[in-house]
Formats: sequence, C-alpha cells, structure tokens
Amino acid sequence: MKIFLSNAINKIDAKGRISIPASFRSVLEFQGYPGVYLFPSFTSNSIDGGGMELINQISKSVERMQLFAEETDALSTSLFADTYNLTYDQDGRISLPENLIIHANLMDKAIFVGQGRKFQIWNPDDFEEFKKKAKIKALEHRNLIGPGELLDDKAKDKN
Amino acid sequence: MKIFLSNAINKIDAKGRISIPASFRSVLEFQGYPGVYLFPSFTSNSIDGGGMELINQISKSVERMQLFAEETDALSTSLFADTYNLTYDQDGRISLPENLIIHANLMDKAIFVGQGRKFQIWNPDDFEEFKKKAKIKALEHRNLIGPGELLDDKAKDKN
DNA sequence: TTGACTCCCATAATATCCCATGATAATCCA
DNA sequence: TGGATTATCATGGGATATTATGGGAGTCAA
Repeated sequence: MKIFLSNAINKIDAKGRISIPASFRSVLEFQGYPGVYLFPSFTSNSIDGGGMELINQISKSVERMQLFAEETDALSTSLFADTYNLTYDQDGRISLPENLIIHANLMDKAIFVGQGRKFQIWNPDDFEEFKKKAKIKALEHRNLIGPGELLDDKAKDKN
Repeated sequence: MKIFLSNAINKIDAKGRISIPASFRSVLEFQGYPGVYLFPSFTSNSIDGGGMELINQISKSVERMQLFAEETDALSTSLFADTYNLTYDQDGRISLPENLIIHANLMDKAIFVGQGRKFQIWNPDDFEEFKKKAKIKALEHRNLIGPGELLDDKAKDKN
C-alpha cells in the first residue's frame, strides 16, 4: 500500500495523545521513516500530514521556483516554520502541538482523512461540513480527471 | 482473463465477511496485487470496486494537480477519503466497512456485478430495480451503438 | 517538585488466520 | 457416455493477532 486512503475518527486521550490509524502508519513506514510531518493547512482549519515523500515534494517545488533569496526565505519560512516532525510511540500515538490543536479546533476527537499523497486531520464536525461542499466542488472539477473514470455517465450528463 | 465479467450473489456472514467471487479475484491478482479498492459510487447506492489499475489511474490524475489548493483538497477528499484498500483472507473474503454497508444498503446478501475495468457491489433487490430501468434506457439509446461495437465506455464517450 | 513526555503493560473490540464442510463444477477413465 | 473421482468455491466457526485506548511508572528539564 502506498497512498493515504480511507478515514478514521480517533480519540484524544487525557494525556493529549492520539493514535495514527494503522493503515496510515504503514504508508509512512513504507516511505522510509517511521515518523510523520504535520503542518497547518493553508486553506482550511485542519492539519496537513504526510511522510518523507510529501516533504521532499514540497522542498523540490520551492527549489524549482527560482525565486530571489529573500522570497525563497519568506516562502520556506511560511512552509516549514509551522511544520512538525513527530515520531509516534510503539502504540502508534503522537501528541499534537498546541499550535496545531488550536488551528484545527480540536477537542476530544479527531478524524484522519486520506487524500492520496497526504492526509488531513480535522475536528469531525468541521469535516462533515467540509465534505458536503467538497463533493459539490469535486463534481465541478471532474474534468480534471481523465475521461470516464470515476464519475460515470449520470454525472457527466449533468453538463 | 483480465476484466471483470458476470455476476454473483454472495452471503454476508455473521462476522460481516463476504467472499469476493473467484473470477474477480483472479483479475485483481492479474493487476499485480491481491487486494481490492472500494468506494461509494458517486451516482447510485452501490459500491464501486477495482484493483490497482483503477486506483493508479485516479492517483495520477490527482498528482498532476497543485498540492496546496482548495480544489485539490476537495477533489482528493471526495476521491480518497471514502476509498478503502482491503486485502482478502486466504479464502477470498473481506469485511466491508460500515460506511460502505450503509451507503449500499446491504443486509445479508450482496451481488457483485462485473463492469469491465471495474465492478459494483449492490443490494440484490436494489440491483434488480436498477437493471429494469437500465434496460429501458439502453433500448432508448440503442441507436448510439454503432455496428460492430460493444456497449463499452469508448462507445459511450462518443456522446 | 511539578508538568510534559516516554516507555511499558493491560484490555476489549475487532479483524485475520486457519481448518472443516458441503455444494457445485470439472476431469477422468473404463 | 455416464458414473465416479477431483478440484474449486463459498461459507461456518474456533483460535490467534492487531488495533485503539487507558493507565502506571520512569525520565528529563525548568
């Protein structure tokens, strides 16, 4: 298995720990390192997460942009300053930094949502909200996906 | 054999397990991995299923998109958050996630329906219902099928 | 010493492994 | 050909492994 799939609601315990879903852990470990990279999402009140491959991809895109030094600094600061590299304990749990908990409005539960290359961590209630809108948006942008794959005839007919 | 053909009604046992038809399994394994990818159909109360080829196609489409954009998050959430990669036991059985059972209204039986590149899992009663309507629609559109062509996606895409 | 963080173990729920059985389909052979 | 023997398959169930989670005890730093 090599991409982040499915979703799971896990509990944040009294010590502030939360289990990373086992299937996500196996993706992280497949990428070569038993740790996770987390940072606040740019576009929503959620946490973006991924493994080595995601961080490498981000680094490369920054390099490719060939910006002036100060611009690169500014960009990489905003990208990496709030990025945390956390290792989980032998039971697969991490303690989320206060920073991220606030950004994602987390209380006693959080949902891990697979998004392929990366995943997100949401307050379950907020995510339900987002998911409804996401589905509508996804249908609007279905042309970005190859012809005839996922959204079958009925969806296409809505054009 | 390399595409999903024919159909079979199998039982969901007391533990929630169901056998994937042997002929489907051989297609999945032909694609290189003894596991199955399932997600709720966008357009009906059924489950879409396929193997590595299906998921690779989807992944590639999303990889081409911008990493940090609302549209990307929306689309990849819709595509991956409810997609499950299940491996079957040595008897060819899987346990369906609660999520999918609810979406497809499954009780104690389910029908696997081959659709070429992918397949669907239905509540058998719902599928009968759907089939009736599909047949009527097919008759209405029979003129769209050119000589010597089958009712596959290539033919349909000509719409 | 307090609080934050690990490490380790316990537990309950669930998922998976492994073997047995009955049914059906395929093969064989006189 | 037709009847018997084998395979293959779906399914049942006991045993085992995995997972999420709770909590005790140790470590470290301020």
